[in-house]
Amino acid sequence: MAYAEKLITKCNSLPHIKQLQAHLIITGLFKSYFSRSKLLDFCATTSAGSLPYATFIFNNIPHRATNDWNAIIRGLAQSHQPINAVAFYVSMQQAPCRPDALTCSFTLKACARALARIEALQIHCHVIKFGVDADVLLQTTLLDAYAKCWDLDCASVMFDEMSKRDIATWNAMISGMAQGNRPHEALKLFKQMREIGVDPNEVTVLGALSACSQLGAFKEGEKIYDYVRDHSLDKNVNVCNAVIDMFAKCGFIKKVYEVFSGMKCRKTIITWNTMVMAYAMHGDGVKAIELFKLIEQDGLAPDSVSYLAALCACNHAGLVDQGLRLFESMEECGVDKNVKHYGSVVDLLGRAGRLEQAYKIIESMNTFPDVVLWQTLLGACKTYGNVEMAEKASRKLVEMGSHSCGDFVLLSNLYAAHERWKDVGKVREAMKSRDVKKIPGFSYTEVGGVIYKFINGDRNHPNWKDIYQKLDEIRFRISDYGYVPETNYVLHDIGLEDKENVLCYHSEKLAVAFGLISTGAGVPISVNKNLRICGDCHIVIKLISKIYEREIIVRDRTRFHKFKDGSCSCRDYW
DNA sequence: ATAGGGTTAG
Repeated sequence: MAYAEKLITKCNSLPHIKQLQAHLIITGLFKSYFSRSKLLDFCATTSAGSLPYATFIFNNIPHRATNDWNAIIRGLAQSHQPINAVAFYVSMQQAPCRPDALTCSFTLKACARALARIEALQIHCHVIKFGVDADVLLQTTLLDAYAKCWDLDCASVMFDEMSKRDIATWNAMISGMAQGNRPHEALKLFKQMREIGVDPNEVTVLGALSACSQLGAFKEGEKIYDYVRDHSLDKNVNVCNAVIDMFAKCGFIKKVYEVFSGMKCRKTIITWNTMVMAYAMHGDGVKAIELFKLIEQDGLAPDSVSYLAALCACNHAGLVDQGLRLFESMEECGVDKNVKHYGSVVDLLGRAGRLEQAYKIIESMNTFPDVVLWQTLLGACKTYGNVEMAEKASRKLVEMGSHSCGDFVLLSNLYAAHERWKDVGKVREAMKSRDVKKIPGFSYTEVGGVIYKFINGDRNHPNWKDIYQKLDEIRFRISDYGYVPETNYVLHDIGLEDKENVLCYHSEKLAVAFGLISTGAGVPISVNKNLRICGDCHIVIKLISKIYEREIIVRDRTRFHKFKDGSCSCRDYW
C-alpha cells in the first residue's frame, strides 16, 4: 500500500499526521509496521511533526517492532536533549525485539551530540555483540562519535583498522582532526587521501580549509582553493564561506574580498558574518560596519553572531560610542544579547577607561556573567590602576572557582604596583592552594612550505641554539632604542632576571627569530599565536620590524597585528 | 518482508 507512505511525506502539520494515523487504524494498516514506522519516523523527526506526539503513538503500539524504537531514538537524538535517546536505547534492551545497525547508528549520533564518550564505547561493544560491526557506514558513525566526544585517538584507531574506507570515512576523520585542534593531522590525512586517489568533495575541503585557517597555512590553503575552483566546488556556499575564512585567517584580506564579490551562489548570513569578522580581525572597523549595514539590503537579517562580529570590529578599531550604540540597538532589532555581547562591550568600555559604566552593564545582565567577563574587567582595572574594582572582579573570579593563572597574576601585580605586599602574599597563597593552570602558549610559522610550531621556552627545534642566539642579539640591539622589558606580564614573585628570561622566550618571539634567520632580507614573516599576544612581545616585535626592516604579521587569538617600521596596525589598541 | 543510517563553514 504505497499510497499511504507517499501521503506521509506530504503532511505538513500535526492535524495531517493525526488524520493519516486515523486512516491507518481504520484500514488496519497500523498493524503493518512498515506504514506505521514511516508515520512514526516522520512525526518524530520532521518539523511538521511532534516528538511528544510520536512518543504518544509509540506508547499505544501493542507489539513494538525494532523500527518503532528506531523512529523514537532518531527523534530523541535530534532533540535538544540527545542523551534521552541513550536512555531510550537502554530501555529497549528489555524489549522483545533486537536492536539493529540503525538503532546503533541513531544512538551513536545522540552520543556524539551529547559528548557521551563512555556511552559511545558501550554502543561500540553492542555493535560487535550484535554482529553488525562489518558495516562501513556504522564504522564511520562510530569514528565520528569518538571524534566528536574528543577521543581522537580512539577515532584514529577505528580509522586505521577499517578495511574499507569511503569518502565519508575520510571526511569524518579529517573534520574530526580539524575540529579537535589537530590541524596538522587533518592536513596530513587530506594529502594521504589524495595520494591514494580518493577525490575530495565539498565536505572534505571544508575540513581541510578549516585546518589551514587554524594554522595560517596559506600555501596549502591556496592549493585547496585551486582544487575547489577546478572541481566547481565553489557553487556550494559553505565552501565559499570556508575559503573566505581561510584567506581572512591567513591574512589575505584582498583575497577575501575577491572571493566574496566573485561568489556565484546565494550568500547566507554566515557569509556576511565571516566577512564582518574578517575585517574586524584586520582592524578595519569602518569596512566591517559598512558590510554589516549591507546585510539587510541583501534580504537577510543580522543575527546574534553578526552583532558580535560588528561589536568586535568596533573593539579593534576603538569605535567606542558606535559600539555602544550597536549594543543598545540589539533589543529593538529583536536579537537576543548573550554573554559574548556583554563581554565585547565590557572590553570596549574597559579599554576606554569607562570602568564604572562597564561594571553597571555587567550588573544589568539578566543572565549570569561568566569568567571571561570578569577577566575582561579585571584586565581593564589593571590598565587603569583601579584597585578597588579589581578586587571586586577578582572576588567574583575566586567565587566562580577560577583556575586561570592570568587572573592571579593580574591582581597580584596590581597589588605590587601599589606596594601592598601583604595582599601580594595572599594571592600567592591562593595560587598555591588551588591547582592553577596555565594554558601553554604556542606559535606557528611557515617557512618554505613547512609549518613550524614553537612553545614558550621551547628547545625542540634542531636549530634552537641559533634561534636563542638571535634572540640575544635582538635583546642587545633593541636596548639601544630604550627598550626595558615589560615584566608586568609576569608574576612578581621571581627574580628580575628570570622574569626577563621568561618573557624573552615567548613562543611568538621564538617564531619571529626563526623567521629572521631562515628567510631572506625583506621577506615578510607571518606568525600565528594561540593566545593573545603579550604586551612585551608587542613592543619587541615593533622594534624588530624597524631595526631589521621586516614586515611581521602576527595573528593572535583575536586579531591581526601588522608590524612595520616600528609601529603596529592595531595602533596599540587591542 | 520492503527502506531508512555516516562526513558540512562564522
